[in-house]
Amino acid sequence: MAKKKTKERIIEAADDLFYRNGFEHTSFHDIAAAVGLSRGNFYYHFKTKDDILDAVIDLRMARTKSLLNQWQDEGQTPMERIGCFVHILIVNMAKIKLYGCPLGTLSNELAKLEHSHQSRAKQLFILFQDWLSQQFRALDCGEKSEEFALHILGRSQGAATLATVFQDEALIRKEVDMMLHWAAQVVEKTQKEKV
Amino acid sequence: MAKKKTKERIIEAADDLFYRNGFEHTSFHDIAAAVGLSRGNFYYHFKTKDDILDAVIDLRMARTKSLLNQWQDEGQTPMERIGCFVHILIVNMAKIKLYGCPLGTLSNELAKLEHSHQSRAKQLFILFQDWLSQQFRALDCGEKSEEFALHILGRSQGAATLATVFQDEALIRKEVDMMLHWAAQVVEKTQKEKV
DNA sequence: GTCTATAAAGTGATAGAC
DNA sequence: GTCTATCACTTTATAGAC
Repeated sequence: MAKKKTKERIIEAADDLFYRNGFEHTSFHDIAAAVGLSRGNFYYHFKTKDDILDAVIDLRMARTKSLLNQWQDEGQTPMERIGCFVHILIVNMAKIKLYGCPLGTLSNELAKLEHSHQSRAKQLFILFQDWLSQQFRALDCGEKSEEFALHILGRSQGAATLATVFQDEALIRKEVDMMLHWAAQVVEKTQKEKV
Repeated sequence: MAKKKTKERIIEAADDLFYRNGFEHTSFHDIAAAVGLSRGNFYYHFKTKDDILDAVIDLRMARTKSLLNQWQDEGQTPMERIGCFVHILIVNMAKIKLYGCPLGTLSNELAKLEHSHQSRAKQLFILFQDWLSQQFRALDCGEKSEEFALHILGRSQGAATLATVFQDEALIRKEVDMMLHWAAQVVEKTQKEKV
């Protein structure tokens, strides 16, 4: 594998710092220090802080797409794939307890800053929503698939906030179970109504 | 009514700005300008930014307690009172779409700042949790009351984040209906099990 | 209680040497 | 591509006059 380009290393460091410390709280100095660069050199790669945010969102979009493709192969059934999504709460529990959901906390921060990139952050949500819709559609949920997908997204966001506030792993596991139970129940009910 | 003290006006302005623009993004200058004071005078009332945050959380605690007492009188039955809580999503919809939930977004921001006041922000959640627990307990939910309360809290947080990201009022109304439906269902089920 | 002035540090951003 | 030096600005915070 070739050595990683400086630009790539900057983006990955910024992604990590934006998540852990927040976008505004992260300074050029912080990112430069994390990569081991001077601030001056930094400006060779990115002209403004918003440019870095742009690149970080691009990175997150690409990683999300790759993750969704992975789940698409991993899960044998659509319901198992929905399970893959819900289980990120458990897989990433340690980080979520400390820093919340990367999508939700970024969107909330950008909203308060009235930042122009809010719509780009929303696109990350839509990637998940479309993929979840696709799973529900495969389970014969038809036109209700989109709203089911949004509901699961919302429940995950709520569980992530609870995790950060209450630091209670058992609570999150319970929320995960309830989400999966809800999905199974609602799919079954929708399928019955069709017959 | 007596003229409001300067200190009180500062706290209320800070509360509003912390909510709308975030804690870190709000400077002493912003608060001073909102109240119509000089920055110098500001330091007569508060020595550090954390002192202001402390006072703002005190204010939110007091306002929350007063709101819960109001709901306690307003709702005829415990289930109606739970309805009062869930309906803040609709009552405060316009603000939530722009700035999210005041509790959740503050907790998420303080987490990323590794701020010492995280535990104080959690206390705000616990006020709601205890009050909701009390309602479920009055509905004979016994030892399950606490987890029911936490679940409703989590769902509200998730719905608030969805509101900010998707700006879709119909979606939030649907989430509110689903929450109330869930509460009614779970209370009925718990009561049946008792018999 | 309120103000101005100012310190001390940090911010995003630029220019230019190597 | 990487560096140092520097600019203009903002931040929290203090001192002292009125």
